[in-house]
Amino acid sequence: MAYSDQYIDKLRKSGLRPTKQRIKICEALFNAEKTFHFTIKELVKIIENQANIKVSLATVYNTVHAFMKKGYLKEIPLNASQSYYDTNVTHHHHFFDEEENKLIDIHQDDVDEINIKRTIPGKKIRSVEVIAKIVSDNQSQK
Amino acid sequence: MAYSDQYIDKLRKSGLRPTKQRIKICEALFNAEKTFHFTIKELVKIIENQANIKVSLATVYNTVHAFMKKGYLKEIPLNASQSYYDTNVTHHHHFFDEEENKLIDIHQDDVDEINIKRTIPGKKIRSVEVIAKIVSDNQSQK
DNA sequence: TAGTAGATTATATTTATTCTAAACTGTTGA
DNA sequence: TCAACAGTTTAGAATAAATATAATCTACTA
Repeated sequence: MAYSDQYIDKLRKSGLRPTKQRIKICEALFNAEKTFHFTIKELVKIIENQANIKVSLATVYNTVHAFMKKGYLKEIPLNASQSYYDTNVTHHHHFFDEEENKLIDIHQDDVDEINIKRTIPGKKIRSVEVIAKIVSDNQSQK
Repeated sequence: MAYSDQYIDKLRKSGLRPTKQRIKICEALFNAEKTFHFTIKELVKIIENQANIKVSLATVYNTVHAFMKKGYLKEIPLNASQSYYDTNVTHHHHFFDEEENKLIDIHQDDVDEINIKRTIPGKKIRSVEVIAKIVSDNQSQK
């Protein structure tokens, strides 16, 4: 199966027609060697560097949201001025370096299974995310 | 020690002069029977209901940020359009009901201790937060 | 291949948050 | 006590991410 077929498949499954622009977004997102974290602004830059067609912000937002809904992307819960997304949708967690505004993956195996004993009637847990905020160690010696 | 003395103390320790407006903010935040979650907008409404002086948005933002820095308030990591804060600064976690945009506390005892095996050189962990997103249970039967 | 439902785009709008600068006030020290 | 000043408050402006709009364009279907 060619790469672009995979992209078309992902788009169709997300309820989107495969268009030139959306294929370019897929190339930026899913053709990378590694999974990565990004903001919308950064994604637009990646697309500009890789492709020579222009993709409007609105299209990028729409496509990213459709992929999120389908589970091809994850949003990382952070109080930042912009939203951060992750192409790694497997179960894992994050460090957030508040000094450098940088996200670092924590592999699932590096955190013991999170077992929440409390339940809410009529509700089920859809996702569990751990955010560990980190700062320079020497700050503690002040 | 009178309530207002405690507020003056909190303000001073946060590096702020105790002013009429800031005392009103303290009354809204720390005089409540229970801890609670709030957005800035909601806090402004609470102040308006309790006091008959007007407090500008800028003052509320500044004061909340100073309390956060000092550790008298916590920000809850969520990708919402507005920031959510918590007057409960003890170690605990949250459910976030995505359908009703509502936060629910998870007591520390209801989650096994989170043990992160991975470390980052030169950095130390400042906080660990668990966000469990919940949705209606019957949705899963679609 | 024509018709149409959906897609794209530039631009406008919305909204939370931050900034600004002028007016005001708590504090300090003489 | 009170003048001086550093810190505070405020309305309104500025900023920026995200969403909405509406005209144009394009992928799909019959």
